[in-house]
Amino acid sequence: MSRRLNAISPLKRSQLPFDTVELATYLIGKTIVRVLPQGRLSGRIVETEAYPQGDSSGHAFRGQTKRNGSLFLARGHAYVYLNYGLALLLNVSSERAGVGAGVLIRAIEPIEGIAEMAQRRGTSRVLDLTRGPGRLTQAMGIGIEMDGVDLCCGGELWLGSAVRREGHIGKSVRIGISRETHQLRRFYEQGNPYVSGPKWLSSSQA
DNA sequence: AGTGCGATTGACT
DNA sequence: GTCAATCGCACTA
Repeated sequence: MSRRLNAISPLKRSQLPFDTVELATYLIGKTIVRVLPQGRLSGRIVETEAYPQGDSSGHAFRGQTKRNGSLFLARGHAYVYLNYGLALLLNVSSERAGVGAGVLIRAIEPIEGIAEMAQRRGTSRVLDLTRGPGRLTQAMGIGIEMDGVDLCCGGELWLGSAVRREGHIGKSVRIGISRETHQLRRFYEQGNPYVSGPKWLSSSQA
């Protein structure tokens, strides 16, 4: 019997957990789909980080601003921002509308459109296409104009169902932050080669 | 109005 | 392993 990937269908908002940490773990193994004129790009989420309300490393900690407004939308909206002046990072808003919190998507495993991703990334190394938060947005053609889009309505960018069962989910401290550094709010699929960060960080903790 | 500093990446020793 | 690039935003005055 040959195994076949399940078809990807859009997630409904009602399926998404409200809680930020729950959403971060729920999204592991789910998919992101980018619809372009020339075809479809998709990937399987293998690494996330939770930035709940009250977390001083979260962008919404000091209240709503022009940049972080999307974090205050109902769960399931995109928050896209420019980091370090060069990388665009994608988050999924969490909690109820009016609460500023979200989940950073740190890495995906490419499924559809690998050639297109390679062209956008300027490399043919498949492992370098979507491993890291700034790389995956470049590979998927996610621009700053996608800030605020609803990821639950099957438009140009949406969250989709899992194509296969996820492996064990590990957790660790988050990468690249200088506050709340002890919080275990990073989640990843153990053993997946597309998970970013140093290997020792994603080795064993559960 | 000026300054400091990031939820990173890619190039280089 | 180290390190510079690069720019929008938050914070100070």
